[in-house]
Amino acid sequence: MPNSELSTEEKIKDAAKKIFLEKGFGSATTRDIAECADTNIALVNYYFRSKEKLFQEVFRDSFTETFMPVTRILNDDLPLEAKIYKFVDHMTELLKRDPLLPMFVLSEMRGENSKICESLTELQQQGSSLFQAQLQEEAEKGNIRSANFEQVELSLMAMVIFPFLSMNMIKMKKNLSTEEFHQLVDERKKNIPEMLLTYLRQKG
Amino acid sequence: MPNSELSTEEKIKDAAKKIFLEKGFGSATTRDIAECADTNIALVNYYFRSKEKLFQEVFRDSFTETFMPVTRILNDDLPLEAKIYKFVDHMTELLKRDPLLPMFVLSEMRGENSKICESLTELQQQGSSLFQAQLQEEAEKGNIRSANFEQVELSLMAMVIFPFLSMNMIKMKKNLSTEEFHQLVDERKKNIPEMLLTYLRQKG
DNA sequence: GTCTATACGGCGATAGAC
DNA sequence: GTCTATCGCCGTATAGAC
Repeated sequence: MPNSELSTEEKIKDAAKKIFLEKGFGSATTRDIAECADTNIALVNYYFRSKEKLFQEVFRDSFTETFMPVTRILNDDLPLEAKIYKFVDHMTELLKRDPLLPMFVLSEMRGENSKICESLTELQQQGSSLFQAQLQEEAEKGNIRSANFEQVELSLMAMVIFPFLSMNMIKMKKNLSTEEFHQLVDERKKNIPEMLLTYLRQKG
Repeated sequence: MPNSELSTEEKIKDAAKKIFLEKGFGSATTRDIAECADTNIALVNYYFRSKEKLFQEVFRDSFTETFMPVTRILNDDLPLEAKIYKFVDHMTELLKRDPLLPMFVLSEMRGENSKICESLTELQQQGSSLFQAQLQEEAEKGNIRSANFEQVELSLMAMVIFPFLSMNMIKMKKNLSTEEFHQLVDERKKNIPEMLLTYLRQKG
């Protein structure tokens, strides 16, 4: 790939990602994708054997893009407070760039979908986060309260990711532009760690 | 409707709800729905004029089912602590019965969907929650810290609803049965209010 | 109200020329 | 590799008998 132009294959995959993320597998059509990639349907099936296969590739990429940073940062070697701030900040920035990623991944996992489950058996376990172990350690040192840290981690994820899952709902209800929505999630970069740390430092 | 049997119309609507919630609008077919309702396609189009119209009805119902309890409880006349506990408890029980509701509503709102936005202009504003006003009041009395209560309410929603949005992800990752998943969210009925109240009562 | 049969279009996928 | 043309199927929707 010596020159800066995207190959046809890459253009198709980019287009597929865009369309699948917007509409989901069921509502997306190969015609949409071909048009969006400035080619035709035949080429979509030439490079990827079927809509299904193309979807698999896009989903795998999206899945790792969504969850790799999560586990990476939470497994960093950082003091607790710095880690939480860094996680919320990085995750928020990632989702500002690609706000449809979590909804895509989660919505395609409804209903014990066989398409998806195969793709994940390999990737799923790697996220057995070191984060909970770190919390446990801090609790034993008496720095934070002892608590159900599985729940704490889940709440952290929830508070960061949920606003993007309900982005359109929020924008509609509060009549926000994209920029105003970004301000809202930016505020949470301070807010979420503050709540979490206040809770953890309060002696139970 | 003197006898206990469901009318054909009701059977179709129930089936439609089941199918739409599992697969979303795009992947659901009227054939699925007809078969699931033990009738045929013609009757689906006899009672509801089209797949689209049927979807609208199901979506409207699901939307109100999801968000009416939210605003109802948060606008109850209850002291703060009791209200938060009640909200988390009731909402969790509702979602245990109908875990696909939030994903359905939110996923059908991707991409500035015109289908949906019309249905919502009427319903959206009624949720201008009294809850934030109550928090503000308590803050002025010095009972809780002053904070961005919009963010607090969003975090509350996130912590309650997110586990159901990512239910299959969680069940797969931690290898949980439905019962074990219910235990997990039941634990949160104590956990979430505890975190929220600890944060609010800590003087900033 | 309910069913069978069918019209019609859009979908995914492929054959075959270039 | 790329395009045009087309196949066969399945989707929604309707007509018409009962």
